[in-house]
Amino acid sequence: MFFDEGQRVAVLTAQPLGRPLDYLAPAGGCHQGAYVEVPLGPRKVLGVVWGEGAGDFDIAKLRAVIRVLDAPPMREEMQSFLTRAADYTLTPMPAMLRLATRAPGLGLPPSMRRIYRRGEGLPERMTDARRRVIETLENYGGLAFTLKELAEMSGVSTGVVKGLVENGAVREEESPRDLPFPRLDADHAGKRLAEDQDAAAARLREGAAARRYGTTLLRGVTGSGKTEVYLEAVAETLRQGRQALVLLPEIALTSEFLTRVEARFGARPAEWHSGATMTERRRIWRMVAEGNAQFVVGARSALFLPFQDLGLIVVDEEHDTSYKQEEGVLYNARDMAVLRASICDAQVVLASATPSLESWANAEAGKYTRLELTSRFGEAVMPEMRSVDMRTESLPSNRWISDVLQNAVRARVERGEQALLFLNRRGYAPVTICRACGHQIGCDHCDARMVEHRFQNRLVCHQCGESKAKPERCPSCEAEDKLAAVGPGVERMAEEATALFPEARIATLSSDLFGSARALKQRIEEIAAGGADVIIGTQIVAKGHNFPNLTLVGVIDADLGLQGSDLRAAERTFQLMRQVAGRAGRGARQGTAMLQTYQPEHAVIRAILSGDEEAFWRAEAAERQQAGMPPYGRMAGIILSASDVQQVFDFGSELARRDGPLRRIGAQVFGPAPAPIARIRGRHRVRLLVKAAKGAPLQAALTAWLAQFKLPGDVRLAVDIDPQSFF
DNA sequence: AGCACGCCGACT
DNA sequence: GTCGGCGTGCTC
Repeated sequence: MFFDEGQRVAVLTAQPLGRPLDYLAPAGGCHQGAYVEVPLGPRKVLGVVWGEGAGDFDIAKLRAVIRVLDAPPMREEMQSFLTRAADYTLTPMPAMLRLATRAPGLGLPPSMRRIYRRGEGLPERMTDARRRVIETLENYGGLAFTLKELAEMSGVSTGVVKGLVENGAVREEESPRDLPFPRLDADHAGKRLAEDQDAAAARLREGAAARRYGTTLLRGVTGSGKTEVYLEAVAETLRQGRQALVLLPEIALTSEFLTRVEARFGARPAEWHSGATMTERRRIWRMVAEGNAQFVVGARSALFLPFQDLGLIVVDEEHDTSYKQEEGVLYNARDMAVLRASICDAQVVLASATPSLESWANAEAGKYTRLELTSRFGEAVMPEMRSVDMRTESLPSNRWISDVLQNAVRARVERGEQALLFLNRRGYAPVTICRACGHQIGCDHCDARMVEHRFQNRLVCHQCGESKAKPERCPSCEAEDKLAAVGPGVERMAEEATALFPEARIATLSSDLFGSARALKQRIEEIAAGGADVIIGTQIVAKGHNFPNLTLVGVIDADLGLQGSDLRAAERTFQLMRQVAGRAGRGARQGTAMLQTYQPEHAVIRAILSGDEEAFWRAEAAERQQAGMPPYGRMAGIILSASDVQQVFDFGSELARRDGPLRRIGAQVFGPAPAPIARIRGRHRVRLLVKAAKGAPLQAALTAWLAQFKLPGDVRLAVDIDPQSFF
């Protein structure tokens, strides 16, 4: 739709106003979706022409749009994606718009950068390296690249390119525009796939070629070659001339992935993540909008990039809880991917070795197509799994590695193989307790207990990051030398392992022991190359790394996460352990997984040991269905926070009391109760839970319910649709 | 979100 | 009298 100068237009800004405001179209008019600058009070702000003006504001008071920005306009499809995502998550539109414009310095004139293209003639002195540079440029006929890109693509140092500039064979130019990404070649190096991989790839290719919406749950155990299979769907999408997006849960892990993409397509995709610089983001944003980035790999926020013709979204490790944003706009990237794809006729591939119960149920219900990769890649076989009954192991109270596990580790070390000890607890000890009075040292700002980190010689709060020195005397009873470390953390495991296996090289992998993702990645590569005999790690080791020489995995405390009231804990434990266990024997040798547990008869432990995932899911699904819990019922969390405890609880009680609109749809309110994290940075948090039947109009009822209230004092309210935990 | 307005207490 | 605390309300 086009608006002539002086017509009323509605402009949505990122200011928290709740709805678009009317303006007059500027000289020269503007299109719907145009990015514009508008006056708002004394300020100038960025906005998007959302449509026709509402017409309910005195025309004499209307102000005009200042200017239309030199940026590709927002597509109607993005408008409806943002609107529908806002409706689903009950997020105000301005906050949604912020997600879609979180990049780009749109108002700024395009920045200059130095680019390199083919010049004239050949250098007097020709070398292999120089020839490769010239070949790269000629292969991409006329395209120009940055110094770093050109050097990397040609496999030379940047000096070689500079040398070619001096003798004129390569030309250096200032380019006013952000550069297109190198084209990817769908047929560059099609991999030989195993039979079942090939069949799955063919199904995905069919989907991509159909150019319609569809979701496929691609299930494959670790090492089954899921990535290779869905990259074939990417290839077909590129052949169709459409764009592809792969979402990954943890950006630290993309480097290995990028190498694989490059091997398959001959060039790297665009990388979108929180660590990217403003310039990079801006470039990606623009190139995605112009269709000059065919393939984007990124974190969940990449879902809000302005794709021109998005044909495929892959959500890798779809069960990963980090897809659910827990701050700011609360959305689940997996669900939003499905929504976005359904709007733009794209395919979704949800890939996982251990799908979430939601996705499993959707596949069972026939909403998703299900594809299974059963055989493991190459010669590898599933590990042998066994439990170690800790009730019959008489370990001293400060020791955690059973004799059985010890012997198994020792055997691997002697054979020159690797063993992994898994414990999902960072630090030295999770609790510091006074043996005189029983006082546990807590954080001053949160309600969490402080965790001892002996490595840094400090107590650290894992909630807010606050740290302090370990006190000499108990802060409660003043007793000296009575503070004791209770329970195991990875640092303590490392201490025990060093004592038990003095001859072994021990490596500890925990996210807080590394300053950067790069340092962590480098260490992981060293270890994979044989740089350690015993690896001790938290869940960062469970995220898709490949240690070819690893033949034993020991789960120190398989019960962690089984107990507690969170229904999803069982699901998470199952996924986590299966994934860790899947690590063993990824090379040709058969591996062993040992689970230390105090409840070997627990259904989850038995399911893991038997490897019968279907049985686990069916049992879990039946239980949830019985209780009307997700995915067989709907839930929403209401998080209230304020600096005053009494005020936040009082307001929570008032919400619970006046629940008419909820009762009308048969929904129930629970709470208020202290939120899972009851205090963050001095603010007290309280949570209510709303539970409704699957088909109930939950969002509409919540809106009507909350509209009755005005927030008192500094109370803030956030709605969390489909919360991760619901107790 | 900003930013003005305005209504109260405390000071030169 | 005048300065400045931050509660309330508006921005097309």
